[in-house]
Amino acid sequence: MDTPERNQIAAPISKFEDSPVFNYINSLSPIKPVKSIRITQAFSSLTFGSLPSIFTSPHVSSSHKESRFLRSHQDSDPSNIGTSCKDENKIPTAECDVSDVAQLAENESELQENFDILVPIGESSVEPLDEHQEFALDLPQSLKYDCGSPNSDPTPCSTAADCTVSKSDAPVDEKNSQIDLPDGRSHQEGTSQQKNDTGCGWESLALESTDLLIFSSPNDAAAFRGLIQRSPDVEVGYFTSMVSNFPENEVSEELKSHLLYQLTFNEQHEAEEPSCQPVDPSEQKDTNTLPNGVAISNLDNHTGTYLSVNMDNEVGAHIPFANKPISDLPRGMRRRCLDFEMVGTQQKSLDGGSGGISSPLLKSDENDIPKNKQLVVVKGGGDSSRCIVPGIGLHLNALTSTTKDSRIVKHESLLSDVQALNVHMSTTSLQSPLTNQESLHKSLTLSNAEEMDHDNGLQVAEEVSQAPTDLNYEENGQTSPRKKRRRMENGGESETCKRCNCKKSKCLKLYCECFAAGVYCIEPCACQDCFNKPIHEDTVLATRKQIESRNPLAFAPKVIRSSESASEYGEDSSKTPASARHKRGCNCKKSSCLKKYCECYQGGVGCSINCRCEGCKNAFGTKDGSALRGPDCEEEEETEKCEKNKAEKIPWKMENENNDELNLASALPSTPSGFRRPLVQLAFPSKLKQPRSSFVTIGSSYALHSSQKMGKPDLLLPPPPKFEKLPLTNMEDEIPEILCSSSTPTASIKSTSPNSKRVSPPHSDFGTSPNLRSGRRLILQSIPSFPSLTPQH
DNA sequence: GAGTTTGAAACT
DNA sequence: CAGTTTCAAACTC
Repeated sequence: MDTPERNQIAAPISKFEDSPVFNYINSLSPIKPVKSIRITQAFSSLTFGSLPSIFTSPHVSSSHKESRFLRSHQDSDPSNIGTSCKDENKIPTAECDVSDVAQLAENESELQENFDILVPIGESSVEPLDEHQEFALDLPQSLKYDCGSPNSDPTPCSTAADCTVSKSDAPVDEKNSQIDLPDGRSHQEGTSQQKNDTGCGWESLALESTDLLIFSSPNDAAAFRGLIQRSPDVEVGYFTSMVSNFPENEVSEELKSHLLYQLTFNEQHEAEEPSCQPVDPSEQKDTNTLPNGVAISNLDNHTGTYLSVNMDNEVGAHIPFANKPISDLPRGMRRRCLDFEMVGTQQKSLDGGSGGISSPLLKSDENDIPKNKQLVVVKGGGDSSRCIVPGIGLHLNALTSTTKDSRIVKHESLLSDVQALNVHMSTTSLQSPLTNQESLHKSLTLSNAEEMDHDNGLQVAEEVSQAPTDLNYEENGQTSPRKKRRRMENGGESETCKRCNCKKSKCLKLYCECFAAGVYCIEPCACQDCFNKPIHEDTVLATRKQIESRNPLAFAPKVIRSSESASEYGEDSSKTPASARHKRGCNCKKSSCLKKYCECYQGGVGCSINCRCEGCKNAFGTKDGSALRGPDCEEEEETEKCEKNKAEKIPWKMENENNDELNLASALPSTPSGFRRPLVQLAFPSKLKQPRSSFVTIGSSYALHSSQKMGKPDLLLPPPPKFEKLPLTNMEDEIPEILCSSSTPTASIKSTSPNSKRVSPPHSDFGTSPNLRSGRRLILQSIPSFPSLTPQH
């Protein structure tokens, strides 16, 4: 990676102006080349960011790769930075800031390398592209540095004047940056002069950048780091794909750097989001007013917003690729990831303030389908995080089922999300939604099929998270877990966003709904001594592994829906409304399967032969198979009860139907666009040992969550991210054989399916990345329904 | 909101 | 594998 990039960068830089890419950019943004660059960033970031964040994997190895990747980019960056700053008198503030940040981030070794390149380049006007690259490369590092910097205070500089003021303060930061960057110092010096000339000094920029970069809390920084590390594989994939699309290597580098930058930026943004949301709108408006598209004001509050603003302005003005939407999407992805990581810390802090902006997307998942999709709604807080977490847990499911169609859907949803983001994030953005969509489509088209998948997955997650939008989030977050649940249920929101109240299990046992759903606990949870948080990822994964070792299906969806399932169940299947059945069946003795104590009833499915219940009166179908009563209470005795329950049944049952397939998935925000995956039911032949259920449902809710859910992680998570490592390892270690070998679904299911399901999420995540693909294959074999990472759905 | 009931999960 | 205990959700008051 490094070598090729370097080579590319060095040569291209000199040729930059001549390069077709450059020309193209210029054509796009006649006003300012810099803007065009940003646009490219947004685009790249969009494709790139979404997936990584969601699927960020815990794999350490991946982190290394990422770091390398970043470094390589950085190498190119330094030179670019220096030049860019100089060149960019036009866009002094914003870009300079970025460049400053980048400089800070630059590694010494890298810097040296870059310098070599820089010397020649320095004079030349590094055009926006270079700058972007620099930003992308440097930002990550700079962010890290900033975390520790005393000047972390993100004082917003709405205007150039502000920036200048900050400059006075900046000196410290600059020093730091200079120190950090051995080679970069030279750049800074050169640039500093220019800064003065331009009116936006390096210092000011550096300060701003530092502000942006600075994490509100150490935790955030850590989370951010984690994100960066996690996503490397995916990023690489995106980059490669992106590069392939572009004619010249130079462009690819730029894109990569941009992507990286955006990723980092997003992370920051997520961390900082809470405060940002309120401010963003006004700021964005302000930025919009600025001809240059300087989003400086936003920078103070949140770098993420800042970038987005710029993007909006720029993109809206000229670039065909809707950058904003793109940029937003990545953010959503990142947010999810961040949520995973930061759920505990950030959300809390956020909740206190604005209501947890940090992980809006994730929250959205929790919420029903976000009608508005507003990022702001994100609320972040607990909900979002939760949503994210589920996403992670669900990742496998969500990923597995992805198909081209799903991709399309995702794209659409993404577009919608993007639009929503645009609306919310930049209320003032000049861009029209259509343009954004177009840009998104273009970006998608550009990306490789795999990339597309990844993007879609990310996008999907984003959508989910975003969907939740209601401003109510804050309220919900504040409310007690029970109230939230009830609201969710009543409101029809997905039950998937579960909030536990564990006191003794540390949320590391299946008692914990969150843990069982493969989601990290979030603020809304009232759990005590909770270890089901990104901070304890290792513990969570280890515990999961243990549980899966005992019961591979432990994390598998409890309710399987599918025509197949019905066939397997035979009579039972006919009974259940949706031909869905509880995987293991219930063991009710006193509730007559008429209350939510009964998992079958709770899942909105009839009891099956697998059930050991006594006196089954399940309204959805008794295990006798005698009659499907359905939710309607047919039985005489229970008629009254039924009536009482009806109200409940219908509502929650409906939820189940929507969510049931993916119980967890339901947690994922039901996306208007249809994010919800169809239940992936694995119809396994009789072979399955599973005593009770022949099928394994892949993941119902998980899948949805994953995409989102998570995204988890994710979606992602980020679960996605967490799960990724374990799942992969688990899959490979534990399940792989089963999946691969098991020609028969049942066998796979029994031994692996549950695990695979669980595991799969992470795998799926990986699947997005080339590295992960291997895991995906295994999963697919074992579990047909599993969506690939791409799934986006 | 506190207490009870219930059944899954975990343990032996 | 069966029995018991633990646990947290669901439910009731």
